Amino acid sequence: MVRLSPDVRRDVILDATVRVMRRKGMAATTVRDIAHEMGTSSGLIHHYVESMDVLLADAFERAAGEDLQATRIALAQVSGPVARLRIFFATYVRAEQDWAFQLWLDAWSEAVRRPAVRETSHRLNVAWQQVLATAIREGTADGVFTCDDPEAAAWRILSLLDGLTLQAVAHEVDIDRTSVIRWSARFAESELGLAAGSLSDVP
Amino acid sequence: MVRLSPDVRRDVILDATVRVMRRKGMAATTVRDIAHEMGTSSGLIHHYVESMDVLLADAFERAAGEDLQATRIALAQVSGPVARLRIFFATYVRAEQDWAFQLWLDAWSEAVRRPAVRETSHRLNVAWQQVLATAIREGTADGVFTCDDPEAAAWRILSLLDGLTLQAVAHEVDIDRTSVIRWSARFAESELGLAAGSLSDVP
DNA sequence: AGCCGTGTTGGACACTTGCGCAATAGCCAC
DNA sequence: GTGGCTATTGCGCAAGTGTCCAACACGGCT
Repeated sequence: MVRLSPDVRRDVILDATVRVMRRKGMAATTVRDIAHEMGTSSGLIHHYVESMDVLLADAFERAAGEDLQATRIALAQVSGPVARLRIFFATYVRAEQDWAFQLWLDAWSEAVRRPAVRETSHRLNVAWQQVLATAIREGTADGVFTCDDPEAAAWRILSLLDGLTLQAVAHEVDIDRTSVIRWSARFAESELGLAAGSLSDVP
Repeated sequence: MVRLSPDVRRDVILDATVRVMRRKGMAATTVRDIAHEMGTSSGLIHHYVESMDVLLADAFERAAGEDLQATRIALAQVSGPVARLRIFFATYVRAEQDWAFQLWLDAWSEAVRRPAVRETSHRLNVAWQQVLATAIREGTADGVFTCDDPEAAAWRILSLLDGLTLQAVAHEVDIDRTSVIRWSARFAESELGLAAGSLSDVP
């Protein structure tokens, strides 16, 4: 029986939840699983968490938020709208590898039944869209891109990316990750008034 | 207490399961729900079905198959590639309204863990893609469309459609169903070498 | 009309889930 | 040391699940 401070314990709970979620999926994660993962009793979890609903949402937020942050940092390290978009596509697909995108599939599926999950996945989806929209806006300001509605264009590009990745992850055939990037990049070229290949050609 | 022959009863059970699934989603469908939907006892279901697992898989196959068939029939009733594609977009989004698309979200999410669901969702996804690919091939044969690779173009259009619908269904904000159709149609125009508005303008 | 095969019942069963609560035990201040 | 605060326990609870089965009742056959 190890006694931890509330802040540390909260962190340990969240970490254990993320680990179980990645292993078993969001829907199959139970309080007892998390307790066993931590090596503690299940009652402890409810002492810190108001409900299973928000715990799953918070854990998803941590898992997905890390990927988002990683992409933001990667984007900040390059200059120029075109180079930045290239990085976006590369890190998006890379970030989603393994179980990461699976969590998104779980979240979208669970959204109807769990209000907290729904709120979180919505907020994070908008955050991803905003990363893209900001990059597009900078490109139009520089005169490199031509785009009437960066917000809408960002939704479309992101949706194509999600739809293609979905097939690649859920079915693992017909569409491979290289195609996901190339096809999405080509779509972005037409959305942003770029010459064919300026985004999609491998350097 | 209506007495039915085994074959008819099996059909009634499957139909009731589809109805409940469309209303509540795959994960929230229970034996008692289905029994109540049929107006019978719950024990009856297990007299015909070996397990809940395969019942859900079979019901998903029927539900998704019916939507697909409805679209196929709708497409067959109009002539001309452009008109046919317009119908495709309209029925796709209409077919997915309410809880129907939720079934797909559930299926994609469960695909990793349930081989039976994975096989079914994969097969039906390919079937949808083939419906679109066939329509595109006919359009290129007629000289109306210009498209190098109908198979790949079908995947891209379908993926954008799925990605946009996903946002509309899971989050119900930011993107409405009208935008889903218009944006997808515009993407199809650029994929198929059509004039802007020939697919996306409301008649 | 009566009878038997079988479709159907409705509750019992064992199990899982999230959650709450009295009791316990570890750690820090004094 | 020792007292007190509180992190932690571990079980109980109610609600929900899929599964099973002995009893029942309907309908076609003799």
